[in-house]
Amino acid sequence: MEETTPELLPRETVLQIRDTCLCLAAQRAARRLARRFDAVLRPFGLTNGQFSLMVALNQPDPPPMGRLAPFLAMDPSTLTAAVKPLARRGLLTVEPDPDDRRSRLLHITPEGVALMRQAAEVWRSAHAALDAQLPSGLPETLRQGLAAVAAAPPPAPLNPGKDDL
Amino acid sequence: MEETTPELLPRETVLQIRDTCLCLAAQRAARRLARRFDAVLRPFGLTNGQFSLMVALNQPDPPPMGRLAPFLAMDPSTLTAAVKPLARRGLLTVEPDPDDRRSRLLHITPEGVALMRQAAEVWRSAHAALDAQLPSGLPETLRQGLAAVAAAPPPAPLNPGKDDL
DNA sequence: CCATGTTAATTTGATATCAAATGATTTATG
DNA sequence: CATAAATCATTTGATATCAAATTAACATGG
Repeated sequence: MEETTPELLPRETVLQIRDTCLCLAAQRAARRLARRFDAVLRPFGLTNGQFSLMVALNQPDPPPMGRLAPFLAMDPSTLTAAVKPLARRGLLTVEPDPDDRRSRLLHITPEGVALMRQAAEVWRSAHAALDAQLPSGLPETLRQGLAAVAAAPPPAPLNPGKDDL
Repeated sequence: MEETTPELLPRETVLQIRDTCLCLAAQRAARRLARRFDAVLRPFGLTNGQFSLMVALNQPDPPPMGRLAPFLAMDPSTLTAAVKPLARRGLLTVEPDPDDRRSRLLHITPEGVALMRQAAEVWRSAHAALDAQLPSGLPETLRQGLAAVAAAPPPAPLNPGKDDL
């Protein structure tokens, strides 16, 4: 009797997705890097994402959430949530923009700066170690490529189209 | 009176992190790509991560969770959680490995295969659109680079070292 | 055979993530 | 000016993510 193999996707399809999907490749790399930097930042009680957010607050003028979300390529609601543990710890404060009370400005606190001074040191050495671990030239290439991907506009969302009708 | 600028990290440090951190670049690109593929897969009720997981189940022998977690570069506990909504929908089943009842094999169901047939089609066109949007050669370069990053072993975790003592 | 150690997966608790709906303001229009 | 439309943020509900602690099962030494 022939054992009928259970029906699956064509093998070539599976291999194509597995080997070429940029989304999958990006998620994997992002998870690995996240764990790596989470580990070195753990002594400061920061995750890699919190670190990136805090870095972005080091500007003369406190940035509004509406600018940070696009910069981090995250949904506004994600930023709202991300800010809470940091505000709770007193590393930043959220203040309405006097010139537009819808907008909220994120101020880094002195405690936040103090913590970031140390965290930035650790970041530096951790990133140097990562660079040293990768084939020469790859870091720059990757940065460029990832930036291009992050900048690529989403495909026209096939939506009702405010233009039609 | 001199307005003393609030103390911040050195500007060059901020710019260095912002412009060179591979972790930040990866998180941003990963989020953008995730949203993009989440959008096209939404009609099937699948996220990009669920899609990748389901693709990996298209093997003659159902893979154990212990092999999938490393493949997806995710924590075992994350995989445990990720499997639940898919199992609830009947797209896969979780069965103990008869040869080692600690291990669990993930079987794709006929319903899962049927859904994936359609989803794979959509993936194909979505990915083609992405490729077309990027500078020629970049997709291949990125795949390679991301794979290298995902493969890079984590730095020796400076742990108690089971060897010492 | 049993005690010990090891490995696979899960649970728990916290943060991260997004879409959709809602609230709060501001801007534009009549 | 007053209503409508657009903008910024938040809430809600669901999945995603990991570390640490736990449970279940296998493996090994005695």
